[in-house]
Amino acid sequence: MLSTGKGSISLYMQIRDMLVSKVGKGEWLPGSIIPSEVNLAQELGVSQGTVRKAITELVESNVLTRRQGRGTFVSMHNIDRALFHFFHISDNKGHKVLPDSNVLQCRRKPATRIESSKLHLEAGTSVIRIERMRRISDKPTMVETITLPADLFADLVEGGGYELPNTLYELYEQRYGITIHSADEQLRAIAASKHDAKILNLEAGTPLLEIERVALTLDRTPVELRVSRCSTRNHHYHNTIF
Amino acid sequence: MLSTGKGSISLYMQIRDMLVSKVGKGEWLPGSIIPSEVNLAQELGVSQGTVRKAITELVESNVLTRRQGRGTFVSMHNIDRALFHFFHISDNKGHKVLPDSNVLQCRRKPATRIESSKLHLEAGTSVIRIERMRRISDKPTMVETITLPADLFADLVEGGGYELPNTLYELYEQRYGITIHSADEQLRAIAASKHDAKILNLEAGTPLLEIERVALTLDRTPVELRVSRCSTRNHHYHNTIF
DNA sequence: GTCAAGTAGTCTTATATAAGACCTGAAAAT
DNA sequence: ATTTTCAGGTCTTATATAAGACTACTTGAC
Repeated sequence: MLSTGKGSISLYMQIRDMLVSKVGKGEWLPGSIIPSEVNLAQELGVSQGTVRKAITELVESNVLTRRQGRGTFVSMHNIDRALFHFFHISDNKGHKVLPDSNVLQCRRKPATRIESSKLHLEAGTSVIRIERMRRISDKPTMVETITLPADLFADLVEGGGYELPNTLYELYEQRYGITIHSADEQLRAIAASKHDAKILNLEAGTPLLEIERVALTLDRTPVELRVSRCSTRNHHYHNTIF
Repeated sequence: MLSTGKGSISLYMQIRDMLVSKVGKGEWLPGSIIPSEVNLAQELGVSQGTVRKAITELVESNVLTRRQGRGTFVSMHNIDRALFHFFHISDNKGHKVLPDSNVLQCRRKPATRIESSKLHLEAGTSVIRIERMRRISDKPTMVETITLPADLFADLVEGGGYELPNTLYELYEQRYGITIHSADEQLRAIAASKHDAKILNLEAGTPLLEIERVALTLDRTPVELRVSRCSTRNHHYHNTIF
C-alpha cells in the first residue's frame, strides 16, 4: 500500500497525494469534514504527526481548512474566499467591494482559436460564452467575457430555472461539482472598443485594464477563461508580493 | 527569557520572532549561515523540532533559506530572486526576461505629497528620484520613476563612483544594508503622456500599464516607491493565484 | 434554563532516526 | 613526488513517532 522503498517519495507526501485525490475525485465533498488525524493515522498505519504534516501542506494550499476543536474540512467557495482570494480590484482607498453583475448575453458557440488553446480544447468544440457588466458602488466598472467548456456545464446556457449568481465559482462548485482552486492571470492595458465604451459609459479609446484569467481545478485542468476589461479611474488591481 | 505563562504566544512563535529580529537588526547578515537547529535548540533550551517549526515559517516567508546537509542561511537578493519573485513582466509566450536599464535622471528633490504619503515621510522631506528607461530584448518597454528617502540612501545621488546596476535591490542590500522583503503593487491602465511616448517611441495616448509599487523591509517599513509605465504590446503582467 | 463534566478533535512540543553534504586522510595511480 | 580516488567521520537538515495541552461541542444533572 504505502511504498517505503529506496527512491520513493516520503511517507507524508504519499499521504498528501492520497488526500488530494480523495478531494479531487469527489470522494470527499467541499464543506464536509474529513476523518480525524488520529483516525487517518490508525487507518494508514502511521503516526498522527505524519498525517498532520500531509494535512498541513494542503491547508497551506487552501485545499483543506482546519478548525481547532472541531475537525478538518474540505475547503469551500464562500463569498469571503471569492473576495479575498480571487478578486483583486480595490478602490483607491484600498477597500475591496464585490461588484454586482448584469448578464448581457449567454450563448453556446464554437470556441475561437484563443479560447480552445487557453482551455486545452479541440478546435471548434462547443463553449458557453457569457458576457456581463459589473458595477462597483453603482458605477459601471467592468465588462467581462467568460468562456466555459460546454460539456462540463451542459445545462447552463438554457439557464435551467435559476439566475446566474454574482459569484460564479460558488455556482460551479454547488451545481457542477467543479471547484476552482487556482488561476493564472495576464494583465494588459488596452484601448476601450466602441462596444466597451458604450457599456461602461465612457469614450472609445479610453485606457482599460484587461485581465485575462484562466481558472484551474485541483489537478490544474483549465475550466474557465475570463477576460475582464476594467476602468481604472476609481479602482485598481492590487497585488501583494511576499 | 522565554515566556511560558498562560495566555502567552507559543514557544515556537517567540523563537521565530527572535530570529526575525536578529535578521532585522543586522546581527545576522544576508547570505550568512545561522547556527544549526540543534545548536539553537540547546542555546534556547528547547528541542530541535521547536526551533525547526520557527525556522520553517521564516523559510516560507523567504527570510531564511535551507540547504540540506549545509545549513540554514539568511536569504539574499540575487538575480533569480529579483526575477522570479519581484519581476512580473513576461513576454506573450510566458517567458520572463530581465530588462536592461538606462538611467535618464537621478536627482535629489523634496518629496511630493504622494511620495511622502506612500513612503511615510514628513511632507517636503528630501528624496532621491531616479528616472530610467528599460528595454526588453532591445525594445524600449518601460519608463520607471523610483523614489527613495534621501537619508537612507545618502550618497546615491552623487553616484559615488559606481554605476547604477540593473537590479537595484541587490544594490540596496549590499551597499546600504537595506533588504527588500515584500511589496505592495497597484496596477492601472493610463494613457501615455507625451514624455512617456517619446521615450518609448510610440504615440501619446497609447494605453500603458502603470504599476505603482511600494517596497517594504522585513518590519514593513516602506523604503522605495516605484512607478513603472509599461507598453503591453508584446508583454504582460503575470500573476498566479494559488 | 444553567452549569459542569466528558469527549473528540487539533495544537504544541519533544525525541529518535534517516538522509544529504562536506571534510580529511590514507591508499592507489601516475 | 604528485595527484586522484575512495572510505569514514561529522555536521547538517528531513522525516517519523509519541505524549500532553488546548479547544469546541455535547450531554446530563440540577
